[in-house]
Amino acid sequence: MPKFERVNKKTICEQVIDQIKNSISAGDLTPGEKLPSERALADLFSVSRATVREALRALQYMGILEIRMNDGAYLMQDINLLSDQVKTSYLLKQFTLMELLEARKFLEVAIVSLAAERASPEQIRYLEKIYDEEVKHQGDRKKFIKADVTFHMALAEACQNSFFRKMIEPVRELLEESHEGQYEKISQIEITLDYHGRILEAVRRGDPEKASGIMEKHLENIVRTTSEVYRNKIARES
Amino acid sequence: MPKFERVNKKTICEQVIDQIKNSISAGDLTPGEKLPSERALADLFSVSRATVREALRALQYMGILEIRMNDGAYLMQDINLLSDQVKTSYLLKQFTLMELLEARKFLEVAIVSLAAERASPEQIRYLEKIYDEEVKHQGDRKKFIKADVTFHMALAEACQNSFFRKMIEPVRELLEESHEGQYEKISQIEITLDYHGRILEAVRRGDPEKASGIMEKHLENIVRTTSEVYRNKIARES
DNA sequence: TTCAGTTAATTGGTAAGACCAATAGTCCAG
DNA sequence: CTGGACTATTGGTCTTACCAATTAACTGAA
Repeated sequence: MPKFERVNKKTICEQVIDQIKNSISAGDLTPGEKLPSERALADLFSVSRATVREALRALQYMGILEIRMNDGAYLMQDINLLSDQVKTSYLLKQFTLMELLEARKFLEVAIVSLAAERASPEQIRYLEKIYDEEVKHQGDRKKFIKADVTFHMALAEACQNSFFRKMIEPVRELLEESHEGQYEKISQIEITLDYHGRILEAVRRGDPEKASGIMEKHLENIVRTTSEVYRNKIARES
Repeated sequence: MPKFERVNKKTICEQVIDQIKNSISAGDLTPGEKLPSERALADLFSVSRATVREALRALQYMGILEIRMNDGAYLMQDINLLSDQVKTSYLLKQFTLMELLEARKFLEVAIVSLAAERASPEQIRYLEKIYDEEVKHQGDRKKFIKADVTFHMALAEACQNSFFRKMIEPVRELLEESHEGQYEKISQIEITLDYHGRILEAVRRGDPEKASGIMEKHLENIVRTTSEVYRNKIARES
């Protein structure tokens, strides 16, 4: 009995997509590079322009290409396929805000734990620099929030795990708006500053348990104040 | 000075995509439902078929639609936008196998911790059932592996956090092939069985710390044996 | 020479029409 | 009741055409 395989039913469009993807992972296409025009690609692949367009459109919505009108298609500089999809998932109500908050807690705890283990001296210096900026801007809510975000991002960088780095990004962005009122009270800034200082210290000493313990409390504090702000807002409005 | 807004530069195709997405999150389209044909949609939206096709193609590659040739477009039953993108990310070398292994460890630990806190009696009964199957099939490697996967999936279900549930799925699938030789030695099955038994016990008792501690050791054991198998395979081949 | 204004070429976005291949359903002959 | 032929429908693909925006080249006046 000969072994038959399921015949290859790949559409032309899919084959084009695969070829482009392969070019990327093979490094033939470098980030930021401009692809040939649709008409040129159609010639190269010997397919119609419509087919090329479908492939490009697909890659665009996967977050791999950026297509600029009347210009051309560019390979994304920083591909984060996860980011858009997490956001779309949220919009499609695939998970709730509470679940996202919970996920953020675990992710950040994991990240800081790894960061404490393996942050490079350079990365620690960077964290210190961000922390100094937070201190400097504690009077300016807007600037402080920006530094706050940067601090957490720097930790994600320092954990040296791309998966976590790419995962936390959309989670944070989705939660950002719900954290809007977080620093309504100026005292909350001081509290955050205190947490960040202790986290930095634990990372500097290379103490994962300590770092993750503080981070956990930090995030629980955020959840608490955020929900308080919400309750107050609702109370005011009613 | 009148307040002017940035003009809407959305392409027609994007507007079509948005409308379909909104229909989904509004619940007008239910999972598994069949969409009108491309030609019908083109009429409904008053756009060309090419435009509709691009929109559908985009939604397909986002994992929202399943398009069956010569049949129609169906709304995905179980939308896991993350799954495909995580896999594509891996193919594009966005992160390494080691990073994935690490991510899996943290995810599974988080999951089991939550599961221990909040698994319903029904979910615990299901876990027990799976565990029994594992015991029953410990002589049959293939069946055991299947039950093994099911056990971890059941834990993800029991943690009652959709984000984690959707996140762990592609990670596990990507790692599956690298775990292929994991149960080469039959003794490894017994070890896994022991871990699972203790995890189940901790979950049943509602002890998150205990459960996550055992899970951590379990996964470290997996990493160790998997890499041993790899070393042996390489040694044999050379 | 310099620079504003015009022109032509190129690019992505859209439309319309056509044909193919696969599928599902219908209907008829056996 | 079965098997095959016929037909309508669907997605997949191609071709041609035009639009709008952008860019680069060109042109003519100061």
